[in-house]
Amino acid sequence: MFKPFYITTPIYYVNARPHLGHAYTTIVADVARRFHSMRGQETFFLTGTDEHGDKVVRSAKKEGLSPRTYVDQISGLFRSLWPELNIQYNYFIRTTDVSHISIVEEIMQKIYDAGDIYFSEYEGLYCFGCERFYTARELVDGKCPDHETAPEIIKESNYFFKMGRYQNWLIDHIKNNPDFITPERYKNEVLSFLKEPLEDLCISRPKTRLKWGITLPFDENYVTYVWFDALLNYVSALGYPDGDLFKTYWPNARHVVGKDILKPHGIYWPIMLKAAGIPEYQQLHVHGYWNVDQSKMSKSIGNVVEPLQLKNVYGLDAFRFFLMRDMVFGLDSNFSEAALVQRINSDLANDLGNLFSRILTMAIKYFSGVVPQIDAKVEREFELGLDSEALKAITEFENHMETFVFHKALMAIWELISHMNKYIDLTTPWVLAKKKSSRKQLEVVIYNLLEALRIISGLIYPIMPDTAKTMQKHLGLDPEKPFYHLEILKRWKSLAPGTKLLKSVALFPRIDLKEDQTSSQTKRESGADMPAVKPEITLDTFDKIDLRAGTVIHAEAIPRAKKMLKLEVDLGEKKTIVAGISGSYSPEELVGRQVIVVANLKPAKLMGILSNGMLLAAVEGDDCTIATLDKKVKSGTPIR
RNA sequence: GGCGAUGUAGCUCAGAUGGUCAGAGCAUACGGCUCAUAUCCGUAGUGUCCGGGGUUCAAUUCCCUGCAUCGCCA
Repeated sequence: MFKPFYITTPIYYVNARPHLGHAYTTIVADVARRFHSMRGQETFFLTGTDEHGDKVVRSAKKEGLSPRTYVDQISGLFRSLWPELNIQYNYFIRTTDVSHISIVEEIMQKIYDAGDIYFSEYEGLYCFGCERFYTARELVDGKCPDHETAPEIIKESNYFFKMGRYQNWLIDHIKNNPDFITPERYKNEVLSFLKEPLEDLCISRPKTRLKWGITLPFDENYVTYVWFDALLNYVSALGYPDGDLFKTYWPNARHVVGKDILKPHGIYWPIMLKAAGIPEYQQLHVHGYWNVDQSKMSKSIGNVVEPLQLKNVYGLDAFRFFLMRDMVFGLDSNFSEAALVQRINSDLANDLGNLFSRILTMAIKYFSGVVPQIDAKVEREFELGLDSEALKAITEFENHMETFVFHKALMAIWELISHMNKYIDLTTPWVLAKKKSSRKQLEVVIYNLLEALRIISGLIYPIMPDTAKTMQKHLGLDPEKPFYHLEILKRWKSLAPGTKLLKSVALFPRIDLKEDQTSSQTKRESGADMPAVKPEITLDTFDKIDLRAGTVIHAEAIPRAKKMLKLEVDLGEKKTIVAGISGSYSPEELVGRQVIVVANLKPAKLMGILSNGMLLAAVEGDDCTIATLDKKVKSGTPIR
């Protein structure tokens, strides 16, 4: 029996919207959680948002909102994203939760009473964007390297946490528990950092400078510094110290984090736990970055792949599969649409999808869609080791999933898929089907293949839960049952003869790129984000387009149309134009503005309204910016 | 500036205490099958294993050095 399993993501800082990096971390946690439920383990999955600090106050102010309203909004974005990615968390914590705050106070008081927190004066160069002090040498031209603004000199008294006291203890702990921080490269990184003496950690901010935080229990003039408040979420969410959840799950706690927050999780957090007299977490799993178009994914760089967008285009399960299959956990990876499409076509459509389809079709054709009964003697002759291949795949899968080596876990499944394709080739069921005398052999072959499909559907469950269920359904099984339990998967010949199968479906349609492919190819080669320039045209061709200056005289949203606005535009004569820009503009802000209109575009009915033209706009993904004129001209003026 | 990692087929990456260690997947070419989502199976390649120097009977693998990329620290 395995212990109950507790997995966490970091609580995400709410000064930015969710991006691919957040999605990856959270999907990893979801996959791990689902894997452990395959072993019949009880699981608890925690995620949430980190909502205090200066940056939040600033972001809120920029949007003209109170911090409270602002954090509610962004936190809501995260919370509503996860179900869309089929992520099943048990609890969503917010550092502004009352229950969290009271536990932070309790633990801080405990550490303070133990004498590990002291009061001291500090002067330094402070960057408000980074919420941290800088040493003079760290600055570039006297400016913060991230924000390119000059830091301010701030002198203040603060509370400090004596980390150095626990340094040697931590080194020993890491050495005695080789799996405490994985993969190994990150353990080494932490150890090498610990070779230098640890500085004490500043854990407070005076309220004169920052009010948006948790008040220190031992000094009401101060609030906690972001990390101290944030890290404690992992125990406060379980109802430390007496909650049943805490007792059940904390002994097997695993944290998933990106390498950017290795230090807080690999150093501050274990020391905080030690100082508070709380047992250590079990394991820290550190992953790398997804690089998108060469530059990194980052909260502050704004170069962000909308995870939602790609999962909508190519399907959620394919998206989850790609993230888990293409990244070696711990290392950086490159994210590109072309790589995603290649994975989908070769691994999902050609291998898995096609295999599923060919087996089901044969079963339906040869056995009227009923799982055949098999003859034991013929079975031995025609099994060809498929059962042991399946068992091998399960074993390897289990080992790799346990250690977060997801890409190898998936490779083990795909090796079985490849064996099944070879098995079909060797046994040639379509030949067996032609003769009555080989009926028994055919039964064995098809039965074995269906059985192997059952196993595959269970193994892909943590990564592609929806596809797993679809496969179960078509195999005549109940997708709501825990079909993915490893114990059931290991039981070869579980599929009962007589089970009614469903007609096959294309699990993953092939994606044909054609011209699209070339444009995205050029995109990558030129290094820029832009689509390739279209083929050359002559001036004559251009002259056929009648562009006019127009003035928007009325604008309204179209009910039930997500992006569409209905505009009345004055082009000398009044025209109705439907434009897909409501994601970027409200109707009110458009009225009175001058726009550039394609005046001779063939009218088209959009959302039931006849549109007599098109606005010019720069389009960046979902966002667009309308083209306007430098100064006001008469409505209807031609443009060339 | 210090420490560390990485540099292997067109692409993404495996690899060995120095001697079948030059590999896999994808992409490419050719052959086969027809149950299948033009899918599957088989065959075939190409590589100064980043450059230079050294140790050795033998180095892609060890040492030194240079270059490039990346990370951590100051």
